[in-house]
Amino acid sequence: MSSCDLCVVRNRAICAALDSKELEALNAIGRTRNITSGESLIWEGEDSVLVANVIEGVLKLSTNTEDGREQIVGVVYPSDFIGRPFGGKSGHGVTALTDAKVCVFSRRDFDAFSREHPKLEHKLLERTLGELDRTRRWMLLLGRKSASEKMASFLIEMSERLTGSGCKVDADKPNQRHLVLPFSRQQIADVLGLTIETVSRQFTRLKNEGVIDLPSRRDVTILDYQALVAEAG
Amino acid sequence: MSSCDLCVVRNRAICAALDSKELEALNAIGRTRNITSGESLIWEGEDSVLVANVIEGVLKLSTNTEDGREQIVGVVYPSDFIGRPFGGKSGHGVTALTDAKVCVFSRRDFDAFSREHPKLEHKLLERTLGELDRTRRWMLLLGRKSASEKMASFLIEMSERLTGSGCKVDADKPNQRHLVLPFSRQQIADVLGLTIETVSRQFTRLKNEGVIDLPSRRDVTILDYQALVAEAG
DNA sequence: CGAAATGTTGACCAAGTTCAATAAGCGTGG
DNA sequence: CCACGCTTATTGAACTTGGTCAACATTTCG
Repeated sequence: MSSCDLCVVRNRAICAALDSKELEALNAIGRTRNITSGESLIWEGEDSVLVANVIEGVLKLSTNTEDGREQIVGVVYPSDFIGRPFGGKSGHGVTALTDAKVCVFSRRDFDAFSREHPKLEHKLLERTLGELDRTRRWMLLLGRKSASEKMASFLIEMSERLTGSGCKVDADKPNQRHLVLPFSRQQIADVLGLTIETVSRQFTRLKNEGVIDLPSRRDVTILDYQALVAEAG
Repeated sequence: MSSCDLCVVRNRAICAALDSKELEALNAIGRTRNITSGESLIWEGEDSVLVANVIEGVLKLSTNTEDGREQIVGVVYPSDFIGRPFGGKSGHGVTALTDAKVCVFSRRDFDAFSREHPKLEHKLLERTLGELDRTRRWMLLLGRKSASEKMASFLIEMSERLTGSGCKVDADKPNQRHLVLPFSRQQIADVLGLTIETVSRQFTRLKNEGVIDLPSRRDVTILDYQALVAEAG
């Protein structure tokens, strides 16, 4: 029995395409690794040397301009795939936003394995197509939305993606939900293409308007989900 | 002999993964279609009913906010793949920017075919991964770059992507090149997340600074490529 | 040739950034 | 446990970039 059988993302990650024998072979070339919050797994511009599956935690994908401005270009959650298979350089760094656990593979090993397992490649293709869709949707936000629309869209996206891990919905109050953000204010700004000050001002505005509550820095209670949807543009 | 043997993108599109027998089978489920400039092939939000390869021409992928703001989220050139295989809705419209020729497949037929041809799926995966990289790089531009940086980045990207079709480099003058844009000013604005006026002002500024020349609306002569690189951020 | 579409330019305005001061959390060590 | 210092977040005021609105120019096409 391979350790994959115990893996919590076994049925959601791309590994779900494999039977237990194949999984054992995959297990042989991978290993789990713990990453502490703030630690990087991959650096922007380096040759793609490893790929991984996220088992636990949240990580950001980010690029920087030469003069240090940052843009977060993706956020990955448990069962998501990380890295750039099939050559090339990594276009973005990968850094843990929370303590995380990942299942890493050398890129060369993974490439070889996946070429021999079309079902795995198929899963990876579906995942990549989905990620491309999501990324393109985010471009509309970056290119065309105002700060308030960005903020509302962000909170909606968070409440959707964190369902299960960082987001609770109370059955009595369907228009209300609570989330624990894996982001600092600066990181939210880097996701939305804004400054930290603008993010802060938007938070206080939404709070004053009674749309959200802010019990602590990382906690957001959405009091009026519909209002956010209306504001997201 | 299938008509694919005569196809100009035969060796660059995902079809390059197939031998002539397989190609014949693919040919049997596809057909070529001409599209005139401005015509749409796919609409945002519709169920994904067809996929295609671009044979000739340039097409845009775009999304809109409810109130009509547009963001171009991708631009495709000959040999590029269009559409969303494996279910789901199309997240963006696909519209020809020039007269174009594409090789279209019903999405269902294509899905079935590609599942039986891992080499094709592999090519599609490589292409999708590349497109995701490119898209993420564009997010840095949308989220963090100034109008002048966006404009310089745009001209550089165009001169790279149009090499062969719309861009000529004179061997004597390596710092200079000429391009024929497939975009109107409005479309450039929609790519860069700017207004048409800002794009226009940036063009005249670059012209006044002697970095480019503008022989006509659609023609740009880059006089100082290095200056653009320096300005792109 | 004239009308319609596309692009340019200018004056003004506003959203969001910048800079600076203040406040609130957070962790470490006494 | 609390005090101190450091980091992170909030708030305010001035400023800047790019957007808006409007007039005008140019190109395109019937």
